[in-house]
Amino acid sequence: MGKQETEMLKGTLEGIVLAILSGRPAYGYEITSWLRDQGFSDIAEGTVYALLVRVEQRGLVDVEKVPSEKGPPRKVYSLNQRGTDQLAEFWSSWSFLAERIEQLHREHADNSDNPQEED
Amino acid sequence: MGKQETEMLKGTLEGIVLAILSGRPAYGYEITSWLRDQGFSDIAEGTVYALLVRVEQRGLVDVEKVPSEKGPPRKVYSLNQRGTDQLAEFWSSWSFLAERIEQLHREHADNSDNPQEED
DNA sequence: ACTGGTACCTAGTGTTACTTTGTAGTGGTA
DNA sequence: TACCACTACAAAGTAACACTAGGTACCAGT
Repeated sequence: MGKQETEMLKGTLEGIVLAILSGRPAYGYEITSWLRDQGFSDIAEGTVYALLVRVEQRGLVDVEKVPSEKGPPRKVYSLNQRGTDQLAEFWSSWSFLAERIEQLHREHADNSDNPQEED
Repeated sequence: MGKQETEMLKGTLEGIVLAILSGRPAYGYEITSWLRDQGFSDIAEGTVYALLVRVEQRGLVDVEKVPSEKGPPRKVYSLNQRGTDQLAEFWSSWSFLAERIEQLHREHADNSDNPQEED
């Protein structure tokens, strides 16, 4: 995977995971699989677990241990009120950034090898 | 500014600056001012200069010293071919990420189309 | 001479994603 | 029983990058 995507995930991956959890509770292994399914093919397992530890310590999620037939008990995470607030902040920040970047994209869509002055 | 936006800038700020330079050549102080003008009000000067050093060392920009009447000579940066290629990669990575995040945003604004998979 | 604005530079810090490795439980197979 | 594959989580160390907090240098107005 390019360094580019790696760096871009910083700050957004947490929001992505919170957004997933806002849909329904999930556990680490499941989230990793889902992300890989969605195109984040090279996401590292350790990355997701570390992130879940962070959001748990910051009190954004509630945790429940659920026994599994196929291995050790799962730690099922669900978004609580603080997590929901944090997710709202994430969307706010994201929208701000995305708007400005999309605007740049539109402005410079054509002149990548034929620079022209704009007002 | 929140930690959120700071982390979100990682990996994207470089693309933003390259996009600015694809419009026209510019120098560090000017880029900083422009960014602050565009809503990145708390962007640090040092951040921009460090970024410009990095992209220069990676050969993405050409540099020209231009005397200024009002201070030390300006280092005017312009995007070269490698920078243009890098910018194209940035847009590719950005689009990939933005699409997936926007999809998550839509799904959970709606809350009727959750990812579904159980053991 | 002093202050403020312009313009650039650098060392050190904190956060985060990645890599690697380790720990455990369950079920299947020889 | 012993071993292996898969599931599930955890921790130590690394790299990248935005930020903080300074510094240098040049000029104009007071």
